[in-house]
Amino acid sequence: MNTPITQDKLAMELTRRYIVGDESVDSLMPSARVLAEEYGVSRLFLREVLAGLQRQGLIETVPGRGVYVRKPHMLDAAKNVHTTLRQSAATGHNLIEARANLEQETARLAALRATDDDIEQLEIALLAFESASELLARAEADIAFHSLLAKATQNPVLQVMFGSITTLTFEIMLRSLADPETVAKGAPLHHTILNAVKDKNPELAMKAMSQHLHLAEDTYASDLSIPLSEVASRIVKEVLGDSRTVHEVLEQALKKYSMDILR
Amino acid sequence: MNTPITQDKLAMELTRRYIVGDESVDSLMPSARVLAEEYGVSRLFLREVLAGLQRQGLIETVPGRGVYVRKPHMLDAAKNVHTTLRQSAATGHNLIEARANLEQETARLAALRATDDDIEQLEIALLAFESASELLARAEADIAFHSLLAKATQNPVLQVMFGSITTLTFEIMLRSLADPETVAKGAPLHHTILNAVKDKNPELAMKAMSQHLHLAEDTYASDLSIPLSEVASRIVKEVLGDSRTVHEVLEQALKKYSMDILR
DNA sequence: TTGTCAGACTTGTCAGACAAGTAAGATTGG
DNA sequence: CCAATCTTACTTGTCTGACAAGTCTGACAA
Repeated sequence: MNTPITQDKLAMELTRRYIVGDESVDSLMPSARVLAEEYGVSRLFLREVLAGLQRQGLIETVPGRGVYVRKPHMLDAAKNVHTTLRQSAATGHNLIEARANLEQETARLAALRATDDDIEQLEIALLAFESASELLARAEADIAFHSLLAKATQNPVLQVMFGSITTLTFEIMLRSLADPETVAKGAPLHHTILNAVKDKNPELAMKAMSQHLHLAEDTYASDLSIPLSEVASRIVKEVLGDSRTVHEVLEQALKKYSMDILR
Repeated sequence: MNTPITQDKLAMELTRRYIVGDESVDSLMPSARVLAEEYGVSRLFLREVLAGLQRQGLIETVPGRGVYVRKPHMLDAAKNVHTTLRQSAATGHNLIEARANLEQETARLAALRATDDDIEQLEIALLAFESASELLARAEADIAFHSLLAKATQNPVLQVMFGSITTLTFEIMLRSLADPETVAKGAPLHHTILNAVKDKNPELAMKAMSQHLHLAEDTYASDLSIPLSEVASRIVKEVLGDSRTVHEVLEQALKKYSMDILR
């Protein structure tokens, strides 16, 4: 009846004790040595538990400083979905089909519920989208606009669901925004969507979003039937180089448009 | 210009080398010692890299045997979404709103594209749902039915998106299926959906799914506005006890209905 | 008052060792 | 010759003690 404690058990214990509370940005107690001693496990064992929590996005360990509790982030689920779908034979067409459904509803609900703050942030993103000269900046503003729309639904579940396919969507955007014609056609629809949200016109917002997404589908029908992984990896390498990952770039971009926290 | 290799870098390297290929169920080379030596890193370092890949669902390490490459699974993203949304203030209403949108489209596409195999598996799940005497078995059959519908869309992206909220959905199901009246009302709609899929009638499938989901919304309006985490943890503890996690139960259940692999 | 620096923290990593589990070949009994 | 058992060489999982690298604090000196 001694204590062969599991990693999962300890993870839940730590979560319940330090994370479920609402004091979000403060340091855990001196993790390694102290916590390990307290629970009677080795530092390595506890380290692996913390690594698990970190991969779930619940904490963040900073070398030399300590372990910080993190607020949940839109993109926390994206990494897993990204690798899972890259493994499968998913195509661009599959992605757009899923987005079309999700984002039409998102636009509709955003038109019903967007706050003044939401609208203000949407305007900033749209302005940045139009004044961007570089492809990367344009894509960042585009993904921010769509993410802000998801945020404006006031529904965390929708926001996380959109977040889970955000990195994939971003890769596709890098592909389609490289074409000036698509940009020219798509820009007015962004305005239509934003105006519909301002006017609280859900039907119009939904319709405009539908057109916006099907635009990409029409223009790039050829590329859309080959696996996502191929087209994406090519584009990403071209635009971002080897230094930064898509995830890192996106996290930074969303932070720039004040989307660093969920809800 | 020596090699201060990052964990992420090594993870990508290993992924490219051993996982992207299509020989899915075979053992990695003797991980720890050999791989570590090959890349000139310590065993611990490589161990943490492998732990990351395991959390992403790409590999599975078995004590005493070795490291196996795994096929991507519907539920791989669910764990992260689950913890993320439990941290947020998401309510049952939020979840049903998201599901309503996603699953109506799912039903529609399933009616258009379901294969004979898909239909056969749906029938098995529905039969099990009706003949189940235990709450847990009924919920397992229910979640299998909905997951099979997602599979029948032939769209991996939709399937993964549904998978990401599957554990949450399952928890809600445990709540609503405990009420005999809801079960009685909901059962005929399952039949309507399946028949619509068989008849390739997308409109009817969509409509029936809409009714099915709004049924729960109407009956349990009170519970739906408190955070998911509260109602869920209570129910889960009651039905499952402390031994098994929701994730484990679900993984086993989906395997039972031959949904162990993506696509 | 201000700048510098030494010490006491933190996490990250390493090497070597051992336990527990598995698989397959060698050995022994029939 | 066949079959059951056992030894042995693997595997992953964990522990211990140690050191490097980063960060903060506070004392000390100009």
